[in-house]
Amino acid sequence: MDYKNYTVYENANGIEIRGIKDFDLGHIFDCGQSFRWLKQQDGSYIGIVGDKVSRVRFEDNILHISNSNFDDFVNIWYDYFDLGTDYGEIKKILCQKDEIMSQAIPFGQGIRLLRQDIWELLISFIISANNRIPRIMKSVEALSQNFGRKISSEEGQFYTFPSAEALSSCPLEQIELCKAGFRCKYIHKTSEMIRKGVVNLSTLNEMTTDEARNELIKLSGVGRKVADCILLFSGTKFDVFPTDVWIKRIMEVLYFKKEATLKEIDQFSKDHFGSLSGYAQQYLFFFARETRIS
DNA sequence: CTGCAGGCCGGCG
DNA sequence: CGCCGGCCTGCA
Repeated sequence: MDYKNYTVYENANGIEIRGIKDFDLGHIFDCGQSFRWLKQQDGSYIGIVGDKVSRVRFEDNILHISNSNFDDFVNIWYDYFDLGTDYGEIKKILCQKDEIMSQAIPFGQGIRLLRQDIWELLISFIISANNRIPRIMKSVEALSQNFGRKISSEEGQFYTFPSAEALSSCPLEQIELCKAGFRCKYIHKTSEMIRKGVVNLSTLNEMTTDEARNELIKLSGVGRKVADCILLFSGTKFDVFPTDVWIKRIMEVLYFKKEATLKEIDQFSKDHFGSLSGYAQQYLFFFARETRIS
């Protein structure tokens, strides 16, 4: 069956999608935008999106997704993997910007910005502050196990990401089971603010980027960097440039050739990358990680 | 044992 | 305002 530019075949296991370009699971899942996909020994990844547990594999330019049918492709995966965006075109434009980008992009040629659930991202990136990725993953998993819904699948037991109601209606001591340390009080408070409607996550896409960022920063544990990650990795805004310690170092080494402030980097990305800032950030991040620039 | 990690918060000048 | 110290936890 065809959908947009893709051909989808259903089989006993799930679906096969043909016609996919600019796609690499390692680049997609190992650039810090998602914390719930686990790499398997055979190179596939298993993860949970909403309440669907699937295994994905990309081989010979065919994307295999288990536990899914054609409707799931249309309703979930097409958007989730941002398959409506022409990354070839984006890379072309970014390469024309400067030599650094044309050098960096080949390293992460298969990067895609996932369109993930914004509520799950909000809590996940609150946990990411001053933390390490393995611990972030453990905390997100613990929250799900303690407060999410159990899903039984061919791949084993998984847990959905808990709702704002679930995370705000229990005592703080319960949240502390997820071992997120001082961030637990932010999780608890932010969950309560979302439940009460102090900030409405579903209307951020109707605002300008600055307005949306300022809304998110009202939440406890959300600063500039976390807000930009949430906007970018939910597919809400692409003209953001989340600047963590890595990106700061990369920008100083590659572009500024000296120390730079967050403000200078922000202004530079706006002027230089404009509406494609978010994509540029991902390629630069991956490039730095692969080449160990520091 | 000390240092530190994909920042944020709060207090101070 | 901008700057800076402290921070849960776990691993090097």
